[in-house]
Amino acid sequence: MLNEFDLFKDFLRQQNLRWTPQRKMILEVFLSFEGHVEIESLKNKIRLHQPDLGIATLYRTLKLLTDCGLVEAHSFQNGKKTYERMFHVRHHDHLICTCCGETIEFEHPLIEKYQLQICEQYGFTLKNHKMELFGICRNCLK
Amino acid sequence: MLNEFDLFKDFLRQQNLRWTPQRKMILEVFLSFEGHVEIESLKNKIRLHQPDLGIATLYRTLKLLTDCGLVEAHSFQNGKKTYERMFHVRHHDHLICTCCGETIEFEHPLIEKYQLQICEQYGFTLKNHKMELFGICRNCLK
DNA sequence: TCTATATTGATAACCGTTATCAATTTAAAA
DNA sequence: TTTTAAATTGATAACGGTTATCAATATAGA
Ligand SMILES: [Mn+2]
Ligand SMILES: [Mn+2]
Ligand SMILES: [Zn+2]
Ligand SMILES: [Zn+2]
Repeated sequence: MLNEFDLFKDFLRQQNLRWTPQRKMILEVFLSFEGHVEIESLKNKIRLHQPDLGIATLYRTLKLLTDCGLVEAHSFQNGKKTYERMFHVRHHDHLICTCCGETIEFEHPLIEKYQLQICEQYGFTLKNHKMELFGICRNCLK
Repeated sequence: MLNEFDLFKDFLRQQNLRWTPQRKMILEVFLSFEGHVEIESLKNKIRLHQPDLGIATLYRTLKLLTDCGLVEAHSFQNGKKTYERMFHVRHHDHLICTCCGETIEFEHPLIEKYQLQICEQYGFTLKNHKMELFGICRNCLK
């Protein structure tokens, strides 16, 4: 059964890149998170085990993981990127609370279908999409 | 018949802010563009008439226009914001060509409806949303 | 082991945007 | 009109997340 480590190793080999302790550690710690992770959180947790990991290596590795499709990078409102596991995770979109920052994931097959129809209508080849609904979550309304 | 100038003036008065030649010029030049405008484009065109306009004033005024609802700010892929006229313009979403940067505007009533349904389901109060479909446009396919 | 080359960490640079601040302008009151 | 308090302006420094640079080091195949 393939897992993220094997896929990442294969990707690196195909690109003539190398499997290193830093890359292994970063992937391990990344997978220990749920949902959307910020660089800052990754850095803090990784440095418990490997205090001298350079921030550039972290960014570079996240870039590689994104390139090989294991991770998706989001750029939400505040300028910071977040990273999300993509392997064996269904596509979904996001509700984002502008008050507390919480994100709720959802999917709606008909919306996806209509998106494709629209692209067809304009002769547009869809590669990916982003749908983000901003508002106030249930908790913040109380 | 109300226009953007009147609305902006009213907004400023309500907030105890002032109607200045710079703000008038910026709005005029902004309205002379179609579609999505970058700060850079605005700056260049404005400086033909008013070479000493400060970049900070431009950002500040766009912020005010956004706050009063006449303008919408987008943050697409490349880190730069673009600004779009909102007054007497129907809500719409965007197809964005990752090759040439062209944007195509579309609307789909059913998608809008399903978005509201989803929010209802999660007890989420929708304030606004962003739907961007990334891909290759008709021209870039040739 | 040897060797070419990929990787690393430190840190400078980048770049769009925002904050700071003294000089100036606005608009309402006197 | 003059006065006055407060908003505005332009120059420029600062910000902050991210990326580029580079010399030292690690990797992996020959
Ligand atoms: Mn979707
Ligand atoms: Mn829409
Ligand atoms: Zn919330
Ligand atoms: Zn195109």
